[in-house]
Amino acid sequence: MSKSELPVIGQDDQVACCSPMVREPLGEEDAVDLAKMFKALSDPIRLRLLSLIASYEGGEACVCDLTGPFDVSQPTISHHLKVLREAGLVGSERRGTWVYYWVLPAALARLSSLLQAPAVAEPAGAVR
Amino acid sequence: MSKSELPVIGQDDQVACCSPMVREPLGEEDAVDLAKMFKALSDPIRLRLLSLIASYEGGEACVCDLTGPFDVSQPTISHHLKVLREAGLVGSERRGTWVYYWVLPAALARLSSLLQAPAVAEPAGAVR
DNA sequence: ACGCTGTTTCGATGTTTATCGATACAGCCT
DNA sequence: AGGCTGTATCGATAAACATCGAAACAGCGT
Repeated sequence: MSKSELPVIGQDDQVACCSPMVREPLGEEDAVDLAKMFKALSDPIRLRLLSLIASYEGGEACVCDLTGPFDVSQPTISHHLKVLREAGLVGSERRGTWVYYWVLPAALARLSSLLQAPAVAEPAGAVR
Repeated sequence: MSKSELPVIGQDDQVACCSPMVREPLGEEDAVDLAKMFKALSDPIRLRLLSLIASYEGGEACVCDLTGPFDVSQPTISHHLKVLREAGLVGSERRGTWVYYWVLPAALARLSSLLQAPAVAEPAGAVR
C-alpha cells in the first residue's frame, strides 16, 4: 500500500504561524484543524508512543521497538500510529522489513506556540 | 478576595515541572493525566471557547457571552465548559446572576512546554 | 412570594473510538 | 517457490462522547 496517499493535516512548516490562542479568538476552520491534532494526543498510549519515538536514538523507532512497552496488541499499536500519522504528528517509512516512525517537530511546535499562555514577559528567544 | 490576579508561573521556556516529552519517555501516569487535558482540547468548540474566554477583556467571560458565537444549544456549551473545567484548563465562579469562566495559564503553559520540540531544522552538521 | 432570566443537570439518541482476533500484505531468507 | 517475521487492515463489540429538549436550580427584580 502506498503510504503517500494518506490524508495528512497540519503539515505546514510555518512553525511560527500561530500566535497564542489566548490573544485572539480562534477561527472556526483553524479550530477544526487543530482539534484533530489534539485528538491524536488525547490518548495515553499515543502520547507515550510519540514520546518514545522522539526519545529513541536518531529520533526514530521501528514498530518492533514500540509494541513491547505496552499492554495492548500489535494491531492496536498500529492503529494508534496511524492516528498519529494522519494527524500530521509523525512521519513513517518502510525500510526493508521494518517500518520506522519519527516525530514531525514542526507540528509539535505549532501546538506548543498556540498554547503559550498570556505571557508575563515576552519570551525572548523562542526556539526556531 | 476576588481571584482577579491569577498566579502565573513560568510562562516562557522551561517550566520547572515538565520537560519536553521528546527528551525522555513519558511515564504511564503522566500520560494518563496529560491525555485528559488534550482530550479536553480535542473538540473545535472547546478550543474556540477557550480562545474566546482568554481573548475577552479581563481574561474572563460569562456564559452568556459564550453561547452566541456557536451553533449548538446552550446546554451543550455548558457541557463543554464543564469538560474544560474538569480538565483543569479553566476556572469558574458564579457572580450574582452570571457565571464567569477564565483560563488557567499554568495549565496551558504546562502543555506548551511539554510539546516543545527540539530544534526544528537542524543546522548543517548537527548531531543526528 | 412570584415570575423572569441565566445556568446546570438529566435522559435519551446517534456517532465515534479503543480494542481484539483473524487475516492480508510485504520483504527477507533458504 | 515456500516458509518466516514484521506490519497493516478488516470486522465485530463495548465503552465513551456530542448533542438535544426537558426539567431543575440560582439570583434578581417587582
